[in-house]
Amino acid sequence: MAVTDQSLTQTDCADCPIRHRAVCARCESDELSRLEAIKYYRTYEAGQTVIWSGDRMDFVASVVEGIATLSQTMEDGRTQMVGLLLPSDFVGRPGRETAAYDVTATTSLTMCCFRKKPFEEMMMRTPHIGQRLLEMTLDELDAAREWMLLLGRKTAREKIASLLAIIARRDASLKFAPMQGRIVFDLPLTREAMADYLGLTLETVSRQMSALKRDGVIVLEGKRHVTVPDFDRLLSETGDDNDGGMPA
Amino acid sequence: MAVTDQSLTQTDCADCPIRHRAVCARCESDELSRLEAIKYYRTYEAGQTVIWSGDRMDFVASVVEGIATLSQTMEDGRTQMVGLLLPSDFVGRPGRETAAYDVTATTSLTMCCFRKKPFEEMMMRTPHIGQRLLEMTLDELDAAREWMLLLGRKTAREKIASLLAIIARRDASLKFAPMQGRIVFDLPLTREAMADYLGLTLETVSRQMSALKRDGVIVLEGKRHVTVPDFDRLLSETGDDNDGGMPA
DNA sequence: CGCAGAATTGATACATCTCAAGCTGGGTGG
DNA sequence: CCACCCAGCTTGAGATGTATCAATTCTGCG
Repeated sequence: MAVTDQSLTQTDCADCPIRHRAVCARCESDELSRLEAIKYYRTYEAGQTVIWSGDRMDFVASVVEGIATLSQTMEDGRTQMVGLLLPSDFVGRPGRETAAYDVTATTSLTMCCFRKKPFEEMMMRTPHIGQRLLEMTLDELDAAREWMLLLGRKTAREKIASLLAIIARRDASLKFAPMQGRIVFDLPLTREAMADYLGLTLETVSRQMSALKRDGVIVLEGKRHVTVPDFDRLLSETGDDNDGGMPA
Repeated sequence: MAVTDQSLTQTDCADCPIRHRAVCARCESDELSRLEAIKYYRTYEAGQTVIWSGDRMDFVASVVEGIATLSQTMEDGRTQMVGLLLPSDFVGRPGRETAAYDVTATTSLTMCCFRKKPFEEMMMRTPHIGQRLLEMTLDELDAAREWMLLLGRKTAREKIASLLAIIARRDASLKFAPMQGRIVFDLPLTREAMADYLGLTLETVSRQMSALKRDGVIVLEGKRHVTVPDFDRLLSETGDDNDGGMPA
């Protein structure tokens, strides 16, 4: 919760918490030091807008700490989240002048930024960066397609269960906790942000959270602290294949 | 309509219709000839399944001619299309063993295939391929995010109008026709495929097509041949920003 | 304490789904 | 050459899930 001074100032890449997962993951130490020379940190408070869609964007960045969202808004105000950015995720597109989406910090946020020009030049000379970026982009594309199934075909209850499962998984992977039985985590999103993620209204999100609580699938303490007594039970509510076992 | 012998047999890369847009777009002639050595063509009939999700996939490929779809199916049969593959689009993921989605030919289809192993080896030695693949993947990710807005927030009528606009644009770009005024094209998708694309039922697709027809936004001859008398009118039905003009 | 933002809950409206019946056009076999 | 058939499509009537509008109720915080 507390933002340390560390996270507000330049950190040595060697000590970076996302060193092995971010766009720089495959860099050798000499490549890393060249990156180190052009990087700078920026921080944002919860709720702050990092950039508006259509604005000129002269940097790209990695999320170091905190959570941000990508979203699109229609003229009449309908908005759809199209990306959830967690530590190590990459923001911005090399070769693009303006932001294609609104980027918003949902928690306090630290990003490791590179001005676009120098970064693009480094990409040309450092295949490791482009390779890693390709890998990350393919992963994001897979996630986007999973998300499309959710948006197009799942019921409200399945959508909520799926989102909780996604967050639980991510949280467990940070804590190296096993993904079964009892799981405990904090929701990093407001009901409204959940609604924008899921293509629902905030009222429907609230109702379905209450329903899952009533049915014992989850236990809530306060609005944000979630306990999942039985993760498999939660999975069975997502509508996804959850037997997984039995190879043919 | 008629599939020529040409398209069923090996074609010289220099004569390839997707030469300048596919994953090989940036290759120099020596790189191209190495690709040429490992490529082979495969063709499928309309309706045929190219590969099932979960099946072993030992090749990657470019669509040369025709249209294919990527889709996901839930246990109970609900299906969502997650990709529409047009000529020059790339299928498969380097480094992945099994297919993540069902791939289906919706028209007769010709693909230019590479066995995965040799292709991956070439990617290591040929930065141009990885660079182009990154670019294409980023484009697909943008398209997926546009699609997410459609799935999550648009009405049935807006969804249909958006799909028609997408197909009209693609068609016009192939014919170098201007994107305004009267547009004519053929729908390459059945009502059911449209429904799977849009996260609707086929009945709703049919009703909204009828409504757009009744309102004069489109004219139908038969079920597949579409005339759009006024493209701007169609755009205004998509819910997207359509003034576009006025830079601030 | 009391306010403001966040969340819950209720009543009702409405868009889309579901189930069901019929239509259409092109191919086929008698 | 006609009758039939079938997949693809349209249309209708009613059910249902989610949105909308409107009160409350929480919760953290100045």
